[in-house]
Amino acid sequence: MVDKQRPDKQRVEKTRRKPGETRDKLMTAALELVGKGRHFASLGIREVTRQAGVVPTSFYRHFRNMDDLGLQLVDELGLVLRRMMREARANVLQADKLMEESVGIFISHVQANRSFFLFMAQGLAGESRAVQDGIRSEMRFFATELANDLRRLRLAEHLSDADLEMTCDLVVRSVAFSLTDLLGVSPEDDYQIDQVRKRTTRFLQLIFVGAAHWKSADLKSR
Amino acid sequence: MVDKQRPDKQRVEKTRRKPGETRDKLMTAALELVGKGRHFASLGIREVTRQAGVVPTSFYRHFRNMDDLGLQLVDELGLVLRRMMREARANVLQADKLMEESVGIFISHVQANRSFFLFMAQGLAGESRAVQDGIRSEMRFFATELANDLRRLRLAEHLSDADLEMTCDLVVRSVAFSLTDLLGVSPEDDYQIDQVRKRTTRFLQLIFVGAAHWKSADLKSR
DNA sequence: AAGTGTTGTGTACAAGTGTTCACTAATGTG
DNA sequence: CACATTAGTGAACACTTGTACACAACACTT
Repeated sequence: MVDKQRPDKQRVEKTRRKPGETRDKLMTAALELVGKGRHFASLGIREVTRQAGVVPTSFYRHFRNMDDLGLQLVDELGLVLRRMMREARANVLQADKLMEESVGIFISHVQANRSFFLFMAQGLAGESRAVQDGIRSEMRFFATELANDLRRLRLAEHLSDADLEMTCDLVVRSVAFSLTDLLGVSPEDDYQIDQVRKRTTRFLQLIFVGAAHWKSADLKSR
Repeated sequence: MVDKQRPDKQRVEKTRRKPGETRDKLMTAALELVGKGRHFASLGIREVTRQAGVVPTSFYRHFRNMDDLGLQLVDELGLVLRRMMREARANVLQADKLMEESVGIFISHVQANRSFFLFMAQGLAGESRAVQDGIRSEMRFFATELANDLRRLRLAEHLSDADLEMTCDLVVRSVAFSLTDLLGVSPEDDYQIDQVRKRTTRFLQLIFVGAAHWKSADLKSR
């Protein structure tokens, strides 16, 4: 039971020495387990180290506990989101297809980093408070960046800063919720995925129609 | 489930015999733990029975495993939601205050059933697939009921059924997301709670402004 | 070349885990 | 009333869990 896995040849030499090797292995292992349907909150140290092919004690060389590992995962999640944003900025050319293309990019990134987004969706509610706040702050950052882009593209000239920020906040939330739809269907179910894509796009369109008529329409109700 | 625990006198006699006594105690115990910050996915049978003041074996008299308990909690959650809907229907009189009042009712119900909604927010992403689907279907039901109400109140006459349904779906999602905001702040922090209330209300207003101008504005982009 | 900190390993242990089993008391049905 | 059913109990099982400790191999500086 101890060395169930060790099909290697010369791994038998006790220790290996790549820089953050084991650390990455542990984080990846946690993500793998999440990807397999486990909930992050239910993962244990031993379980993760087992999945990573590492002895339990090694865990403590890199993390204090599972929450700590979760926090570091949030940081990496931030990188993934920034990559996504960069790609969106580079690829969305005409304004009229802005939403379709953005949603498309989002969906393909989710597919490419399924476990990561699974972890994000899980962390949003529950889990350690720190992880929760981390994810929330990533979303805020995303929303303000989106607002900046819309300003830059002159697509929201009639909105006050506060109203624009609110709109973007709502956009990000809607997309984040679609995330849970997307993660609920199998990655091969192209039909369902397309349904999510269409629905999300229409949500965004509805929101922007609302934004376009915002000031003019409702001002009375505070 | 109603009266959480029973500081009774003559409990010392071995066994008691109320109908679903222990079953309710177990469900309540799970909710209590969730309310204390634990994540449902990380709860164990022994932990729950301990909190309920019951011997571990009793658990199996009522549930096959924790997922089963979760499923039954979803059912009760449905009742809570329906109560909320009924109250909203009874109390929302004038259409112009519709959103403020609805959001208010929502928030007060969340405060009154904090653990329940905590469980719901957690179950939305992650957890057993069955629980996830259950919650999702509760939300769908909620959305269609909302659509019916809006039809009945003649507040959405210019929208097609499909568009109305989409709008209500978006509304429910936005409110559900606000749920996680609300659960993130302490129940005594009235200022923050009011912030959430205002933000959520404005989200809904924005959505309905969009819905009001929907057909006319965007039809081309299918 | 020697020393120093870092990372990984093996062993160990006390607690906690899910589940089974045989038991007992209360309840509802005949 | 008798009796089958149900809902509770305690002891026992085979594991798994988090964490501690002492040690070994490597990567750095000196």
